[in-house]
Amino acid sequence: MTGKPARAPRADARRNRALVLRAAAEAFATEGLSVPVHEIARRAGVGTGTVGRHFPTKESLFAAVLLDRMAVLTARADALATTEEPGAAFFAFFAELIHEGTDHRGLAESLAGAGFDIESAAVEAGSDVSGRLHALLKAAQDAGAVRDGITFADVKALMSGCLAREVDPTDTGARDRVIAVVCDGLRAT
Amino acid sequence: MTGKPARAPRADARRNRALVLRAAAEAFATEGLSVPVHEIARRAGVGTGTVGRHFPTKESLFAAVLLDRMAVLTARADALATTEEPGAAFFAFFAELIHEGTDHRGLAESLAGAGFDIESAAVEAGSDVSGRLHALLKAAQDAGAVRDGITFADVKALMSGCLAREVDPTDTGARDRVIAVVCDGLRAT
DNA sequence: CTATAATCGGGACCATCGTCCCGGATGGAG
DNA sequence: CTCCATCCGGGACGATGGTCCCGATTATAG
Repeated sequence: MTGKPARAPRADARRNRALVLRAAAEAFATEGLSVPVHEIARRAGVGTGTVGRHFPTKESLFAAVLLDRMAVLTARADALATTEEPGAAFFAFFAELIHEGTDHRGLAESLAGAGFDIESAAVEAGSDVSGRLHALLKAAQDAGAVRDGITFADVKALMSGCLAREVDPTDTGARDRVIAVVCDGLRAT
Repeated sequence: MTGKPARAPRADARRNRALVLRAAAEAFATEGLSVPVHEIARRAGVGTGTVGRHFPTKESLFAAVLLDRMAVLTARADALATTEEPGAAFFAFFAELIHEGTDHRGLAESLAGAGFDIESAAVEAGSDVSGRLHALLKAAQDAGAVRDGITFADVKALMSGCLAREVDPTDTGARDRVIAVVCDGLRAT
């Protein structure tokens, strides 16, 4: 009933798709979401049209870049949920998300709510990083490890603070210092 | 030696300058730094050229909008520095900056490091909000009210978290909750 | 009142960027 | 080897937005 045999793509198409994906991953990571599509095409060594054919919009390209990384993160969240105390699991996953975003400006901007909506990419991927963090937060609060009253929106805001450009990348430990402040603040009084 | 008598500006020029300044203040506050200059001109009821003549660049317009508000804030910081304990003064000024930014998206974006550099506006104004916050931080740390190791950059990052769009504006107390988390985390252990 | 210089309005101009299109090239089935 | 569906390159197009220019207007000195 699909009506589509879905013939296998040509070899050069697959190759170029991979080239674009790698170039985009690196460009989004280092330059952030504002990197022009033309620039990604240039870095990949292909034409602009090639990028647009494989990924109709810039957002779909970003979603594709995040897809595999997101799967790893949700798996990590699930592992922490079963092996750690609720509080420890939440704080560990929170810190891991920050470190992930530190190495990937595009992801950081997306987590911080600037640019694309990370939720839409998550839904496409079937793996919802935000959902896992939300669940871990709830569990940690039920266990009394995180103060009551804190909402998921509060946590996302604090996360964006930890990911802010202000945190000096040359200052080893700066990121961990900020994470420590937020986590200590989140603990129940 | 100036060679310029600097004749007083015409009445309509002064009037239009004030109109632009008021429209810009409101537009930057509600829409953020991304509001188009054309839109500010429209709201002020003047032509685009009129805006550009009084304020050659968008950034200079923003600096002018902030000028008076910044003076109020630095004065407030100086008052707190003399009437309060070092720790209390720092935390109070920190919270006031957040609340100020809550009512002014443009200021929030600027404090968060997105868009224009607030320092340049400060230098022009001769009143350095960042400098006061830095000084209060130092004093609070010397008094043992804020944990050691925290840098000014760390504080700016945490501030941007409190100002994040994620904080639900319809949730009364959400902002204060986030501020409380950060301030508790900053206190010496 | 008149002359003149300051000011006004808003459209022109330029740069940026996402998306789309089309003439040419090519992979791969037969 | 041949042929054509698929894919490629990169320029065109449209939208957005900051800055600048020029003909028309108006405040104000004398």
